[in-house]
Amino acid sequence: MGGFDDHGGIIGDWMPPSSSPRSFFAAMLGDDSGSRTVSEPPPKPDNNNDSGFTFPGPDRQGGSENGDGNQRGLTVDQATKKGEFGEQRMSSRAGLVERMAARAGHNAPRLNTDIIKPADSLQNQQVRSPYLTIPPGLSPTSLLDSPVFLSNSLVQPSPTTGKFQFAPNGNGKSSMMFLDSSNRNKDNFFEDPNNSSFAFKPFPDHVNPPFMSTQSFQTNEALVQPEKQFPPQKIEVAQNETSSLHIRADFPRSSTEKKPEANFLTPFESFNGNSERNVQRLEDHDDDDADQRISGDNANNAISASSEDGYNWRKYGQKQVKGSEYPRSYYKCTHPNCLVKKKVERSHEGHITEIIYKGAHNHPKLAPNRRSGIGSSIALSDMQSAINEQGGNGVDGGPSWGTNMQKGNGHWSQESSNLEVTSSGLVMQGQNGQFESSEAVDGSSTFSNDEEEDDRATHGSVSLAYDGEGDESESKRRKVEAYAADVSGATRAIREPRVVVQTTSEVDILDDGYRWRKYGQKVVKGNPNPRASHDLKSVITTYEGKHNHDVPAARNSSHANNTMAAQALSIHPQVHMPEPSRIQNTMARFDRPPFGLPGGPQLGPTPTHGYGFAMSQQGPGGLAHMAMANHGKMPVLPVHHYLGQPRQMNEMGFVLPKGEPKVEPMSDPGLNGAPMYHQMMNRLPLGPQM
DNA sequence: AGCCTTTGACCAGCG
DNA sequence: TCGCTGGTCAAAGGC
Repeated sequence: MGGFDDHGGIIGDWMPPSSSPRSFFAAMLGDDSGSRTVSEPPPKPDNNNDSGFTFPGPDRQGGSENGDGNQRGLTVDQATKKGEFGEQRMSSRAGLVERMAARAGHNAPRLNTDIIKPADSLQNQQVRSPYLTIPPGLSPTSLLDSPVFLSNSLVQPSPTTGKFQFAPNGNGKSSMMFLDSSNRNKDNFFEDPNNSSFAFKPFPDHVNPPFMSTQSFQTNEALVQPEKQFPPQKIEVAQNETSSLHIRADFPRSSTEKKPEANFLTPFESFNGNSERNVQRLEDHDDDDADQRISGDNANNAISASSEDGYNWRKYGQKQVKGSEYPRSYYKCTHPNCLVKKKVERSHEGHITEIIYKGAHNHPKLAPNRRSGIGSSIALSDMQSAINEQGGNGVDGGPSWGTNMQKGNGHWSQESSNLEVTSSGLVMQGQNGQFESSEAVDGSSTFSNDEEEDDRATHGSVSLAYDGEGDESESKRRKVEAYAADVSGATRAIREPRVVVQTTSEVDILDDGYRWRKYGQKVVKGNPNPRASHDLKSVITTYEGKHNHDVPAARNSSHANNTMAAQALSIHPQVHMPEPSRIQNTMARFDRPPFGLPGGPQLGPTPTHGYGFAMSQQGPGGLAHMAMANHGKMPVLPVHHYLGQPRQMNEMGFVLPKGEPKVEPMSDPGLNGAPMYHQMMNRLPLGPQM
């Protein structure tokens, strides 16, 4: 299928049948797109291009809501639909949000459309959700990303990396939005550096979700970091590195590490709660570092997935998976009674492009000397040890990381304990029992009803977190894994992610001992577009209006992010695991919504222009951010969890072939995402006018 | 002899 | 119901 259709398919996978991110989002906003019923097939590229799918930005809201259907992307029919369904859906959604928030203990700011919307739009507004109000500066995306959706646990630093991972989901969006202020400037989209919309600022305590701390946010400047901080590295790296922000967790980093950035969380990250994405971001940064640090040796170190992780594995099958350039090998843990399996994909060079663990080991790892694997063991073991020492809380059961990661669906994730990590193709599932059952997965536990599920689906991170128990099929349906898949799967076609993956050191990263958040999962099918790319796609398509090209970029970005994270991990053997407390703090930071969160002093009224809202919320912002964030990498870094997620996200997204560090057009460093950005911007209705 | 890999075939899920 | 796909089985072979 071309363009969006493909994506649609993918998205469908990701999302629960009943809901799509768009619909969800739209529902919240009353957007026309939102009016679209879930069942509604995604608009086709040609249809959507311009009008197609646009995020409801301020303008969008107004326009779409106006019901005149004149606005872009809003067809009369759609407009009508909005009128018909808008309220209902919105109300339900809003209710959901609230409920979720309540569960999470987070006060989800309501979207105050009144504030956001242009006056005129308000007049004609046909669809309004009494329930849903978006505070100025708060983007729908942010809502999705909102911690409300994600459990605190979701956002936690990777034990191994000490970095935060993001959920493939919407986080990506948010993050994207925040990324690269510099780029923004380029586009003029954000002429005013001070533009509140972009600035991330601490939310008022009252606004902050429990897990979010005001600390998390820093000034925009702090949060947004220009590319320059991260000079393009290798081609492979370059893609990744473009990753806009180099935000780092508190985790101690190697001396080579870049800056204090660590402490800063992108709004996106914090906000999303999509830890995965957040992590990705961080990882990206790390990756950069990692890349630098990574040496050929590292690559070499990448050990066969089979044993380096501290367990002995028996290969019981190999198969060429569609959509994957490299054959997938199936391994079983050789330990008696241990049902853990893992799937490993390797590049021709022998580099592990992706590893997916399934199940939890019911036995201790082999002594290092007994391990067949060599290289990775060290780093892994160390990391793992650290993790274990941490008590697995933060990592394992902890609401922090584990939760998100756990998806536990089906085969590979079914074990609640399973952790899946898909960093650049690296997916680990299931840790040694460290993961607690689904409970650990807050996300899953959090959601119980359909709506919630839908939300989850829409919300990449959520979906990821979700499935603790689901069976494989279910997981597939939800595509929770999709994220990962994105990273490796369909998106593989894109391969950009791969590039990241190649980081090679991945192997090292793969220690079973560590828990990984699944930020991406791979869509098994050959769908070229799978992963997080979904989100990206949606984002991209939405903004760009182009639904016909793969969202490789997004995939890449996500993938890259993942990869980078992986790299970072692998790269920095010395990486110290953040202390639990630290982790918590860090996590909290990530929780924050990037943009105008309600209450955010800076963000506050941003909407005055609509910019804040539009920017941050809508695609424009998101898109632009994305582009900027990537800085030539992938426009898409953060796959929108809506899409993939999740998809994702999902991590899954991008199905570029993993192994090859190929350069995507999008990722062209030279581009720095500017082109994308411009295109997007051009297409996008700018906030104010909106 | 034991373990692992290879590889074709089979099975199940999904569209 | 069929075809596709992913995952698994199990025989054969190698170390």
